[in-house]
Amino acid sequence: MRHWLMKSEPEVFSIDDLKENKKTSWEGVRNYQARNFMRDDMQLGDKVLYYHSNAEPTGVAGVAEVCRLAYPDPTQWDPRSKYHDASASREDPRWLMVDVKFVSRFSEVVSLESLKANPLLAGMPVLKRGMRLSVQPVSPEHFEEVVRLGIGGVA
DNA sequence: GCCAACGTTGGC
DNA sequence: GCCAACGTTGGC
Repeated sequence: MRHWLMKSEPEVFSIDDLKENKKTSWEGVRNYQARNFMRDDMQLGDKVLYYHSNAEPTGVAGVAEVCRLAYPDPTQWDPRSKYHDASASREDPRWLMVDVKFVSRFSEVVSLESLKANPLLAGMPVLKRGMRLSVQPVSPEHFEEVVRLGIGGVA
């Protein structure tokens, strides 16, 4: 099993939204590297750190789990969608998405600041300057440490 | 709102 | 195939 980090702006779709809806389709990925991770490497049951970007605070808000393998993202064909891609054809879909389901919500977001301050998390991709990938792999060790921090925050 | 970092596009 | 221009991401 692999581990991942996926970014979402909580104003768009937060960990609370995921908790309420139980699951969601991860639409709107329009980056080839992120798509390829979903297409080639994600497996059912893979655990995901749910990361809030452009947030206060920014950081990991909980855990999700991959519950459907990569399949075509229909928003690529929808002219009204902000994710519309006029060059994507029905026959050869360019963009894919997975479904993820809610696993847990941390009582407090494990902030980016606290991630940076933790020596055990040195080298974690999300901490790299300029790292914009919205789907990124996480080592099992880093994953467990972030979960430990998140669970540790439970009152 | 600013802007650094990065990916993509398109002219050549 | 190079690379400047442009658009987007995302922390601050």
